[in-house]
Amino acid sequence: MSKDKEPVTGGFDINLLLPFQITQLSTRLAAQARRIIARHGDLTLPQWRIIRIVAAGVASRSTAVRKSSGIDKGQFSKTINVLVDQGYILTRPCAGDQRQFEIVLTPKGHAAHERLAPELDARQRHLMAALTPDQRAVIFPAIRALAEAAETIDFLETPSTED
Amino acid sequence: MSKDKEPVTGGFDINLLLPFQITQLSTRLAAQARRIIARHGDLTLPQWRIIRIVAAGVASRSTAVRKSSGIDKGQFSKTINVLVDQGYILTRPCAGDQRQFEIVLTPKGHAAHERLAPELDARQRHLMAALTPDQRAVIFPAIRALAEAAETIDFLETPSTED
DNA sequence: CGAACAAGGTTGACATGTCCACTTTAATGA
DNA sequence: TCATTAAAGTGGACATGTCAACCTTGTTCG
Repeated sequence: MSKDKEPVTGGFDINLLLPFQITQLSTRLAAQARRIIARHGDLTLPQWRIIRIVAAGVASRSTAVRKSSGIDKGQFSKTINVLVDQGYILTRPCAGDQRQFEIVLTPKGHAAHERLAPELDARQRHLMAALTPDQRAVIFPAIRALAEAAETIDFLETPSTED
Repeated sequence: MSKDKEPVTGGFDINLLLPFQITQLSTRLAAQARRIIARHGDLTLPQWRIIRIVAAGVASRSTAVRKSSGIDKGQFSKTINVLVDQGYILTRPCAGDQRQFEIVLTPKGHAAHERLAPELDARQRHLMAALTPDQRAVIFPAIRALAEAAETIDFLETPSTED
């Protein structure tokens, strides 16, 4: 390369690296959510996601809740056990499929949801309000398109010689 | 709202939850990057980020590299030690500030960068190509706006009674 | 029916990320 | 100059995420 290095970025602009920006944003959003949740109790972020899904009626069977939450199988199993131990949820056999189980909120679980849901909803509105109408219009399709593009590495040649 | 709940989502649509979508996308992008990096060696994702920043000339002083990488202070320290042990980088005293150090790539570090940079660049183009021109035009400002909105929770009332 | 396969959950090992206390060095100010 | 504060790096404790092996239950098909 015969080009002198740029003053700040030196050849490439890290601000234009999409995956890096997404990761940074994700980290900040998680930190913000943790701050809000921590004000009202001792729930962790994955715990809250599970409670929210069940409380909102999105799902109650274990597999459906797990897939909605986007949590790893193993991690999900461990998180459920903690939630049961702490008295936020109950599990009971699932009618029609003995491999799964049903998840039910205890009064403590419902109370946590009642406290937190309004604040997290307000936060969602706060975030959406930070976007311009143009940005709001395209952000979700853009995320979906990127998620699909992230599923494959077929755009690369096969490594060195094919093995 | 007097509207009945929707059939599938039961009151809210998890697909409209921005932080959740961002987190999922971030996870998928990281997995894609790991797959690419794993084809060419044993570098981890944070290790690669550091090498890329130094190789591109974005920064070489420890604090500048750390902040560019967005990695936690403690994590950064440990990752640097591993990179030194594995022979990818060298550290030397930093002229003018004895608290910091300079980071220099070894030949092994340069070689890793030469191998991986083209593939990661191709991946970046692949991702950008998945977006429509409209989406490309607003994605970065949107990310910036959300990152700023994620920095504060001032939009919430003070919790219960002020403590 | 029964064997083979798929789906779901559990567990453990390990990697990564977060948080905090601590030490050293630099910068500030009386 | 000397005390105080801020900035930087280190290391430990802990939470979270990733991956793979394993067992149980359901499903498919000969």
